[in-house]
Amino acid sequence: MIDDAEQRLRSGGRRIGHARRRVLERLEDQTEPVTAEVLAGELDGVHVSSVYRALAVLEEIGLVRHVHLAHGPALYELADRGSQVRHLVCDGCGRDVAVPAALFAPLQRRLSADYGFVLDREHFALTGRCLDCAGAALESEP
Amino acid sequence: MIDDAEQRLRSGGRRIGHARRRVLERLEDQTEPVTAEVLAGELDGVHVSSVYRALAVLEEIGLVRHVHLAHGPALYELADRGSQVRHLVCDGCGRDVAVPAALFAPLQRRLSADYGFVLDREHFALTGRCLDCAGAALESEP
DNA sequence: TTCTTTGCAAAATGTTTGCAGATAC
DNA sequence: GTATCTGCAAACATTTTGCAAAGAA
Repeated sequence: MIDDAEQRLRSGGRRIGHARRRVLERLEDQTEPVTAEVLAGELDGVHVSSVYRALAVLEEIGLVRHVHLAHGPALYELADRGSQVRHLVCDGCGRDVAVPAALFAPLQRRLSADYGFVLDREHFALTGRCLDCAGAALESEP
Repeated sequence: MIDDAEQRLRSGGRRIGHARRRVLERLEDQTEPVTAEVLAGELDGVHVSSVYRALAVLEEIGLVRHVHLAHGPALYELADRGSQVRHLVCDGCGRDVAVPAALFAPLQRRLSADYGFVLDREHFALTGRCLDCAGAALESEP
């Protein structure tokens, strides 16, 4: 993975310094997406701004992606992670409901076929209300 | 609408000053969601921070909502606006593809029935790639 | 040796907050 | 008259940028 990154970077006239290397290594250990801030905090001696710059190039070459779960800072993860599950965030209590990404496949096909749009299912969170918080809403529009 | 707002506000021990009134009036004229910054710019004599505060209470009482189309500032609109159309934003060129919101109904039903989650279809944009920008992506995963 | 990457400080962006004065009722 | 709303300035959170020094090839 680091070797892969190194190769991709080199072929674009780029190099791999310790910020990029350590960010990648850290993301490999990560099962959940993390903020740049957290990465910087954990990577002693790597400045936040370098983390942001590292993440930006790694994203550019397709190794990393970022997602937005609800508001707040962006979360970063390896691009090949977590595509089986989709997060739904409750506006009421913040609860994160994970659902199979497969549920989105029909919609995705439809958008692609009829509207020429290839949906990135993961970039932005889907928000709404979980059952507990939806009480009032369900009553007002049954 | 202003009267409705006034009533809702009063019943919560709140009042309606010129910031709230003018923000509401402006949103009524608006067919597309706008940023707080733009609202403040157009409402001469209403400070940005007052616009944010006005939007916050109006959102709290359910008259206004905000959405996030791609990155950048939040966009505000009247809560009863624009539910027929859903925006898909292209990561490549920024193009905004509008599709019928009805496409999302089956998914919405499924999430509600099987996962107890009432989806807010509009809060966050859906991103992806439009046909023109998806060229490479389509070739690498056909 | 040359061009890239990094650290640091500072700026930019979008939004929130504290406080004192203006305003609604 | 009293509590709420507003303007202003300042803080805040997140991300970006300029520049000089450090590092990769």
